[in-house]
Amino acid sequence: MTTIHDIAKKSGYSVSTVSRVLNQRHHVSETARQTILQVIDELDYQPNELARHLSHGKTRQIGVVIPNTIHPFFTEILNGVVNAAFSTPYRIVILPSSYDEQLEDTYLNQLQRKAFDGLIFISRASSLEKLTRYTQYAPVVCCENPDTALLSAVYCDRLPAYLEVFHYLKQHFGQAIVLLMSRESDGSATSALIVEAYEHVYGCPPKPHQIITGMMDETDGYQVAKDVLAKQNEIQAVFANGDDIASGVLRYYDEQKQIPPLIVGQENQLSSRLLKFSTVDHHAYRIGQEAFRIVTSDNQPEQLEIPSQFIYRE
Amino acid sequence: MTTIHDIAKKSGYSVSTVSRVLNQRHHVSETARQTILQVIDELDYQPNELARHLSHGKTRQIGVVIPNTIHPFFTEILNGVVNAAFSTPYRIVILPSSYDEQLEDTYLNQLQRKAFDGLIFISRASSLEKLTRYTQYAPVVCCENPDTALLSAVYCDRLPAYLEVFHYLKQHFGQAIVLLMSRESDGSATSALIVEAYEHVYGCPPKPHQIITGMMDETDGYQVAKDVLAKQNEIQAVFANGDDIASGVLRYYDEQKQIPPLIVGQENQLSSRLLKFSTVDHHAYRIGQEAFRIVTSDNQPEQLEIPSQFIYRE
DNA sequence: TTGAAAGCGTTACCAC
DNA sequence: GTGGTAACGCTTTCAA
Repeated sequence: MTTIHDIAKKSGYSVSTVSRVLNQRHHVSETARQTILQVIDELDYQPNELARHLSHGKTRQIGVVIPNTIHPFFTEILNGVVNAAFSTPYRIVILPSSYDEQLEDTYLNQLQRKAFDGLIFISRASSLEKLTRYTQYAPVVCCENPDTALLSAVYCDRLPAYLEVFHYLKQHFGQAIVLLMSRESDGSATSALIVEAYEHVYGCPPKPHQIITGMMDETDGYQVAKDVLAKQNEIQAVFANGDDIASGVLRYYDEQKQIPPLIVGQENQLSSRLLKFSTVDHHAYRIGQEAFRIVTSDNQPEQLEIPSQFIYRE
Repeated sequence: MTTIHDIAKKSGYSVSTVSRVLNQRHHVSETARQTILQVIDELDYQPNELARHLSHGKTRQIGVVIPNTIHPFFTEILNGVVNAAFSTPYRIVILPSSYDEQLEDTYLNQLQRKAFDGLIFISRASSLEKLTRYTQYAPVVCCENPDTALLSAVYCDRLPAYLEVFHYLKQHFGQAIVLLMSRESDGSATSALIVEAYEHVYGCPPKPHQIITGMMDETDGYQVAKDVLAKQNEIQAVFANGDDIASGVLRYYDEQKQIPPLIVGQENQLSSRLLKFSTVDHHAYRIGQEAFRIVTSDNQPEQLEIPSQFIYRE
């Protein structure tokens, strides 16, 4: 491998002069510049990034902790991050977590080891308190409401949109509705918020049979329609945790040539636009873009709330 | 920031002994070990990765060049790569390219600068010859048939499956078929291969009106069904460049309550399984896994061909 | 305008 | 067992 020393030796100038040519143009004679550039060209030399980074104490890399790649909310945030990083010198490193706290610990540890200039948690298993603790080493941004935590965050304010949804559903269908969720409300802030919104509108918590968890993709939606929903005639509306899942539900009724319950999805994906059902847009892509901006900005912590949007269709 | 020197000083031992404790356990007394570990704990010390990497001359990072994130074939390969890297010390860096050769050049340049231990090209704008040239710096793997190029590659052998598809289509529908593609056959190896397979089966190239390009997602499929396919009664079958695109086509006919042409998709995604239409599985996920294995292996170049699979449904 | 030398934080070799 | 020290490849300060 050819190094800056080789260039110095062969050009007859010193390492410092070569370095100067490589970086800023100040204080180096045109003759020196030319001969050095010539040698660089001859030897096909490229400065080693690792050494550069070590010297600067920066990696120009941002790690993005992502639990999985099936939930479109997560992948859309990631896409937003990548998009925002595109026109900067930063690179994006994918850190899959499977909601495994130990794994998240190793990533946080790598932050402390200066492997990244910052970390974005799309979602997390670790406590907000722990994430906050690691901000002493480098910026950490999470993608949810940090409440009282002194942690950078960019997240959607889902509550108003959820309230809108439930007002709409209550007015038309009363309590004859079912909620599809990914995780139990005690493990997931989003699920808890949905329950909270329900309670606020209905004045009572949803009955256990109104909540169905473990919904990850379209197949789950299809299956739950077949196994649960279709067997309960009183169900008139479904609030799903994703447009794809909602699509699965609709698909089942369509195949059975039955009239489906009214459905409201989430994420404003292609499927809800095509099938023309109502949805809630949480602006994941935008969240990703902002998360990148914030993680690379100087004033920490910074928090940004983006309102979710109830998109009524039909 | 606390360094190995701080640990050395405070523990009373030398830097080398601390380093030894940090790495292998050989040749260090239990007393030394204990006191040093104690100090490490007290000062909350973590070795700097950058410095480690520089010392080793390795980054433990693999760059993955990906043109875009809308084509499921690409994202599935990426998922496969991430999955395979998961249980290794390597990290995956996303390098978006938009098929921009200049951008690819900067990534190749970063390879030469030792920013990565290897590069995976999911797809590319640069010539195979250029990629091959950069293997002198570090392993490069592409995800297509490299033909004569001395380049590591893992790719699907699409031809046999394509031949099967066309035999099937010819037998049932003759030439009353249309091909949906993403790019023109002169810009895309895949498109060219489809044309080649067609020619082989039919004994003549497809007519211009049989080829429709620019198909990227479900909306495109829907639109082309509406604007083109539905207006040509003679079309009896469609070979699409993706299951989602195929779904879009079907959606239009479904909405119009018309009988759709027979459709064959590609990628074996969720949509073809749900709608139960035939497809061609190119095993993208597996390709990603193998690409990672190869880029981190010692014997370069290595080439691996995975046969595509015609999945007949109905 | 230029160069010597001291970092940056580790690892690894070689004495003792 | 342990410590000194030269790498690793670059940037930056300080003299000249």
